[in-house]
Amino acid sequence: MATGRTHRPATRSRGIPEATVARLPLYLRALTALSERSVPTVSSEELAAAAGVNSAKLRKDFSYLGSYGTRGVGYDVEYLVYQISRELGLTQDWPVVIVGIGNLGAALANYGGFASRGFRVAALIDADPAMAGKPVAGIPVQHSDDLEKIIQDNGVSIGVIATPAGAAQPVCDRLVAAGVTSILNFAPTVLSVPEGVDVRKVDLSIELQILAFHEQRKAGEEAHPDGTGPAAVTREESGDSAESADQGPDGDVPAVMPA
Amino acid sequence: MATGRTHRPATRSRGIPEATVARLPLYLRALTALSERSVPTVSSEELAAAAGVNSAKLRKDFSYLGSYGTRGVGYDVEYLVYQISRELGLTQDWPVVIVGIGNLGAALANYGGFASRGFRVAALIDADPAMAGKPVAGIPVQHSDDLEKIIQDNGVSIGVIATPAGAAQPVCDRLVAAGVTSILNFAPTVLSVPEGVDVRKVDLSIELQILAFHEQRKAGEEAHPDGTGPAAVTREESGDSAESADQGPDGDVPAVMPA
DNA sequence: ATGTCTTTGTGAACGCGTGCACAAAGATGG
DNA sequence: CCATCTTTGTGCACGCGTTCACAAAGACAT
Repeated sequence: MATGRTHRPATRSRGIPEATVARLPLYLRALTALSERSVPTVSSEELAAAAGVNSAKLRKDFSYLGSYGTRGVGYDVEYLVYQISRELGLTQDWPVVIVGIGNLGAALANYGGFASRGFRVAALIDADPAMAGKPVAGIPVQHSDDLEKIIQDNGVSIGVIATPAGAAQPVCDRLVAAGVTSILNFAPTVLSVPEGVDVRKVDLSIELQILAFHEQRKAGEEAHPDGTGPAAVTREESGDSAESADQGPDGDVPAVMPA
Repeated sequence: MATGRTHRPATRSRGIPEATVARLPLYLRALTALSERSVPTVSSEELAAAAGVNSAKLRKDFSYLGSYGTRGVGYDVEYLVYQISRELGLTQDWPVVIVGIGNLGAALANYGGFASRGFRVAALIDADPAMAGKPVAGIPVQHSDDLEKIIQDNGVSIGVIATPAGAAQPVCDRLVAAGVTSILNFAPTVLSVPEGVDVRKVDLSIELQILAFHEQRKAGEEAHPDGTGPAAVTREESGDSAESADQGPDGDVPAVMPA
């Protein structure tokens, strides 16, 4: 091992900043909408408004891709759609597997946004033998015993994990061992993966908690400047009917609170 | 990354950086797990590892909340769970409505991570009359005609939008008009909201596209746009050293095995 | 009580992302 | 062909977030 030389979280690729990459899909969606309306060109100002960003930021983002605009006119919509699609790798077909066909997995399988963007659900995988063969979104669920074979037969490099938290890491390990190098994780767990494997996390609960923070702030400052906040009590569980063996991808239970 | 989030220059934030707020739920989850194992105290190093972050970052994050640690020992798990919960506003009950009970909406309704974090699904709302009354996750779906009444009767301030893209903005407008001030948007649309309303966006397709970008990089970027598929790797990363001043000095590509 | 050892809390440096402001580039009209 | 007008592309400055590195604080052993 060298010193700290090449110790990089594999986040930056070539010269395109990660923040820019994260916005490219946003631009692409806005451009696609324009394309469908047969709009030939668009200015950075208009496109930025459609994408919900600053126009200067948009121009700078595009400058990382190259100079695809015409000064005095704007950007050619079709050309830009193509360039961004190519940059994002959407001009090729990406077979994807979804592991864990619970409520969320089924929702993902049915999600139309995948197919329309170059992603193809190659297989649905679940550990429950009762699910095997049952069609979800028109695709028969396969048992996780065949995970490795499915990955290899289909040349899958992107995997989606929608399992309960406890199963996520083992599934992840098997996916990686089978050749998957990009993982979209919906399970509320920190996955550890070897170098070179990308993991993106989507956590519904976390998003809500962030909203709650801001919400509390808003409520607190207009109502009670008093430090305690608005009625900091009542944490009733009411989990009466929710006794279900809900394999909502969450392994946690309510926090215990002292005082 | 909220979309419509106005970047108001601090003032209200009580000093807690947004990036820190976004990590608090992560810490909370790790701490909850420790709490369940009856671990009394934890060091910043251990907790950081469990949460998947840097220990210095974690300590700095906690420093914004106050000095809850003991030097030489670490942090009291229970106490920290309580402090973070309180800071995030999870010590109170947050009624939430989910609008759009399709596959995704149903998945969200069944998601266990909500109830365990102080969130309570107060109502499920759908525009389809055929859905009305039908129970999802034990909760009867209500028609969107009653949206305003539902919001007001339940004192809902957080709404989740899981509708098709076309319906998102109208639904958003109605939610906001009825008093909702925080929105979690799953529809692939840029929502425009008035000042003071927080919007967070979760877009499954965008996440996959970002993964595809990195995946393409890993696989060898010069692939022809005609979609020859991710065949064998063609290493073309050659001219990417620290030559050009404009491009990032990052020329290293993790030695990834091509499957 | 005193010294040692562990771990926190934070000052400071650094790098990334953002937004301003403007010059360059090209279209458009006379 | 020249003047003017529009819009891009970008140099620069600023602020936020991350990380390092270390002094301060407290526990613990003797």
